[in-house]
Amino acid sequence: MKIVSWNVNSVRARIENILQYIKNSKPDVLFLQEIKTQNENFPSQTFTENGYNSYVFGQKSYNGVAFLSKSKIENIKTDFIKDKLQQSRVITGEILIGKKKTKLINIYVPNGNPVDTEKYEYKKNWLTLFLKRIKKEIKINPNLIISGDFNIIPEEIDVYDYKRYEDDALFRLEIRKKYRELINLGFSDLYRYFNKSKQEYTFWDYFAGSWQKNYGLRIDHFLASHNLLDNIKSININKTPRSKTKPSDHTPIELEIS
DNA sequence: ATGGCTGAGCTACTCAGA
Repeated sequence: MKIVSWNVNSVRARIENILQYIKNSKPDVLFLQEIKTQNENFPSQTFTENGYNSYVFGQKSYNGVAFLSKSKIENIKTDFIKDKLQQSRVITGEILIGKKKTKLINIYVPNGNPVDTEKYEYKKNWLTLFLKRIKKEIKINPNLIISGDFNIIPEEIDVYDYKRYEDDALFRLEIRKKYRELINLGFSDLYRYFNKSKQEYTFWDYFAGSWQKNYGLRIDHFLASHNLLDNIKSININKTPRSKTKPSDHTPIELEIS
């Protein structure tokens, strides 16, 4: 089974790129972030015609997360945490992986820049709330996959020039510590688990030729709880969609699991 | 590089992204 996460930066502006990706890569489940539209304007019909069910937690103009899935996803919920600003940033559901009932948690973490503003406080509080909720969840269900746009650069190796990011909301030590805390609840960062010293990115800015210069960041992640590690086959960052015309600034990260 | 470029909502320009 192929599970993919992709921040598409608007589902409607990206529809042709997404359809092309689906046809080439044939994911079973696709986690989308930053769909930037309300539920009623989500192109569910188009995805149905291409063999996918849509499960959407939208919002006008900003944020928004969704699942696309060839099979049904059970127990869809959009109230995993109580977001203080009521932004659409988490959708959860359940599927069977082998014999394991597995909870899928699709997240779009607040960016948090500029630092030392309300936006930064919102990110910190959001992460604190999310961690508390995961701590509770893993006691109930040992099979969890958390994936999406974390807006966190975990380590120096995960950015083209870490010195430029030392006081950035994506790399500040207290934010990276939250990520470590999350991992320490019983998860593996699957990309880093399989690639101990490889330097690859999932995001490149639109401006200043960042893509051409490979000035990127690794901020989109797959975390799996330890109980699922036996089921993981491979993980891959697929850079092709970022090279296309009118791309998202993020590229998909692909997990094989069975 | 406190900018650069892109998208939504709207139809001039602001807000947000990372």
